[in-house]
Amino acid sequence: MYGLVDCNNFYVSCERAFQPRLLGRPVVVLSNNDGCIISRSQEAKELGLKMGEPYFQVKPILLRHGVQVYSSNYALYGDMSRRVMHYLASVAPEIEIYSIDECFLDLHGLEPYCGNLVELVAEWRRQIGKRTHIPVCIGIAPTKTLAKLANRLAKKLPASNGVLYLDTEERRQWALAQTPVEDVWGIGGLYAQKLRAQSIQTAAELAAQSEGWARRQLGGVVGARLLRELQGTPCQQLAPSEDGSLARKSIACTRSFAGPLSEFSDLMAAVAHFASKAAEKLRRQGSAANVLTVFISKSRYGTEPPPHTHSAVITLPTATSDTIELLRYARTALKRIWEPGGGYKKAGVLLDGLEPTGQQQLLLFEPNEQAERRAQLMAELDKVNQRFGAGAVRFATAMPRERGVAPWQGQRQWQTPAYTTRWEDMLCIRV
DNA sequence: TCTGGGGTCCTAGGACCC
DNA sequence: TCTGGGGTCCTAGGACCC
Repeated sequence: MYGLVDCNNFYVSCERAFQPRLLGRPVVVLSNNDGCIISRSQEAKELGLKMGEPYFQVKPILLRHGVQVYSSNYALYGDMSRRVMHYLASVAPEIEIYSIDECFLDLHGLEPYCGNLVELVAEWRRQIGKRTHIPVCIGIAPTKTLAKLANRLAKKLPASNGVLYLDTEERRQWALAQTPVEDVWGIGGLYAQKLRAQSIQTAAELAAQSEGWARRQLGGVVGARLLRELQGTPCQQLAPSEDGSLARKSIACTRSFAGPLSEFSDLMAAVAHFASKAAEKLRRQGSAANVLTVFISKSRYGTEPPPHTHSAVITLPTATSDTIELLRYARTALKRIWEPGGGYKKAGVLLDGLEPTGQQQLLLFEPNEQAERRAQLMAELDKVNQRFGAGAVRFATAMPRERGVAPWQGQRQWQTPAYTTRWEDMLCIRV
């Protein structure tokens, strides 16, 4: 059996954990640059606010109903996520962290020892609530896809108390019949449209199709797997990792700007900042990159015809995680694509072709003293920034031309303090 | 009329996820 | 005025090889 734990309206729940006055009120959290709604409380959903809606379009509704609006605070959300996952990792045999607010659990063979699975998991849920104030729902089923489906129903049915176990064939059938096709994990907008056009409305109707049909209609093996998972045959294993953190196959750092940037030096500073951040992530997971991509984009919403994005891909001579080296290539890449008077709204750096650090040294005939000293320098840099806060030591290229807010920094008008990760932001209670 | 067959590797692009 | 960011997997098709 697989379990799927999902934090309800996670970002909103994180804000509420530190501001109980927000409980019971409509709350939304906005994406970077205060652009779109990316998390909504139940009350906000009931006002008809949609996921991904641009803030400026719904501003009148927000004001009219006194909706509490917050900028996203990833330092806080990341730390709260770690707390939830850490607890689950301590009680469940295996855990796969799927995203910041979701994880799969392997519950195979637990029942003979722990008795009633629902009671056991309900206790985990209570503990998470007590320790973090983050509400979660848990779905349990024979496959990951069915566990996702069970989780969704657990959220909708008050009687489930946040835990739903699809332990019998009857319950599986019932759950499938309750679920619209577009809510099945792996069915997105295009497939949903395609299925509806063929009068397939529910997960039950989808599960009744043949595997060959699914292969033809839903992208080959992906569709075949999806179908079998709905039918109760597991096709996706848990992908566990020792410390819970997954080793990424690619790493990206991209941002939209508050306003358009045209000067090369401004874009270079932004790109250098993104490259530095990406390199830090790379070293944190012990990888080195073989390919670096830099892109810059103009607004997708203006009158200008596409393409809005220009990118340059550089294959590195050897895999590296050295910020200095990556910055040099990033400059080369940016020079290739930047044009004067561009009015760029977004930029980013992507690292691909990741491999474990150390692998590349084996290829060299003799130990490269300079490379080793560079690696040490990077390790020290990371240590300093870890201790004194992100960006305590930076490269000059990644600094804004003038003091003050960097021009590539987006809007964050309503950001709450990083309560759990900055001394200065710690919650003070006056008595 | 008719232009081999079978592999591998790489990349671009599509679809999906949260 | 204002429209997120960071990932995954798969397929098709081209280049290249014998």
